[in-house]
Amino acid sequence: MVGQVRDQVLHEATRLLARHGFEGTSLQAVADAVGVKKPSVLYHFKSKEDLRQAVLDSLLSRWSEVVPRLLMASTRTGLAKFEAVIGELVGFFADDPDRARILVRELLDRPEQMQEILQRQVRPWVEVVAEYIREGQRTGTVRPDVDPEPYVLHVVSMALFSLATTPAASPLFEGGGRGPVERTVGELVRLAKAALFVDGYVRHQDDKRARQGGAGR
Amino acid sequence: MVGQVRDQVLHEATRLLARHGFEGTSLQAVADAVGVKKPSVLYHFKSKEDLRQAVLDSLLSRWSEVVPRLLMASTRTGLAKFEAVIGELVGFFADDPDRARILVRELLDRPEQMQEILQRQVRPWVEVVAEYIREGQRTGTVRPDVDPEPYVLHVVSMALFSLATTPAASPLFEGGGRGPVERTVGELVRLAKAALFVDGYVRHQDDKRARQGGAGR
DNA sequence: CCTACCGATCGGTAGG
DNA sequence: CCTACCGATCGGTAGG
Repeated sequence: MVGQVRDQVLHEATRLLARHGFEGTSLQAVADAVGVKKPSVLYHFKSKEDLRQAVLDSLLSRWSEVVPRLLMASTRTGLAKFEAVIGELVGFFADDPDRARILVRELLDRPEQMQEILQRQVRPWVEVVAEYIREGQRTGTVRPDVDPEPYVLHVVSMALFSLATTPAASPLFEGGGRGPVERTVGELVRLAKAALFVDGYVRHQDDKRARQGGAGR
Repeated sequence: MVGQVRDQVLHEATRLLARHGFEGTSLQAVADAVGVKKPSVLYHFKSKEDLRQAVLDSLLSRWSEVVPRLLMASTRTGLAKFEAVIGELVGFFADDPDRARILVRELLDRPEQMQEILQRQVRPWVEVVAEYIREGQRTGTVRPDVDPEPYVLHVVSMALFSLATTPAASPLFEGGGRGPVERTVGELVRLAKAALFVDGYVRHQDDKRARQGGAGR
């Protein structure tokens, strides 16, 4: 199959870069993980920097697959839209925490280059979600003092950071019945929701759902 | 002066480790930054790992100086206590964002070792703040559905991450009158406050302050 | 705190 | 995709 080794290199490089960072990952280590020799890695990616960029591009293109589902959430309103958006966000990093780890590392290692990349790849949908929030402020369901763009970035930060540092942050508290990750994500969603909607709105919606037979999850 | 070079090494190492990470920082680079030769660095710190640990210990001991001020906030109540605690937290990382960068990097590079360190150095005051929150839940000023430990960790995450990635995350939105950092911190405080206190409590307190002549900052 | 030096490993290339 | 090889740099040591 064409590109099979290339895909394996990309996969193992993602894993190693997430765990040990760019400077902490040698091309030899990537080659060993795949089961080829080092020059074969450099046949598929002309330099180590090239491989780094390919890993990042692959990650961002996966995120691009999620975005349309965020935009489709336009048909929903209020709380349902919120839950759709935050579900996609948390799910993306929960599906593979290495995504969160690589993004955090790149943000620290190359802040200037990441500025451009975020501006192109992230800002558009931040603006879309910020516009949802402003719409909610006009209709009165969202708190008027929410500052939409920083709000969105803080919610993303919590998801990104919580999942990137799993399980390092876990032993800072002992779980009840649920595991630490579930408890962390649960509180993240509660926190984001309580800070966004006006008093009584969420409770009102919950009551409505209960009357309708508890369709919400 | 005794230990002057040692202190310079510690200072430059902190700067370089924050910017480039452990694997991305050579002992030669540290020596050059201080203006000594490489073996002199290894005279003060017997290995590169030793230097890393000294940098981390120095950072944590600075945090230990802040903690008593958090505990002293016990005398205050409700909103004033919240503002004292979050002010110390944000101030610590805002004073030197390299602190945030090093903590994030160490969390990614050595999750297991950091677990033990956090358990010893961070968990105690997380528990204290969590107890403040439970107290507020008993007296009815804090929302009953707040999960105290994950709440505290998420607020810490936002402060840590926002300041670690300054200014990389800035161009994701254009500021109003204020700069992006002020806007980010302002929304962080608003978000944390709105997600913590029960409906009406904050507004009630603000009204009281206004009547008393606007003493709040 | 310095000079001189060590073996190991780094990213990358030539050539097949 | 491999063998063989390159100069540069790595963390660390001996000895003063």
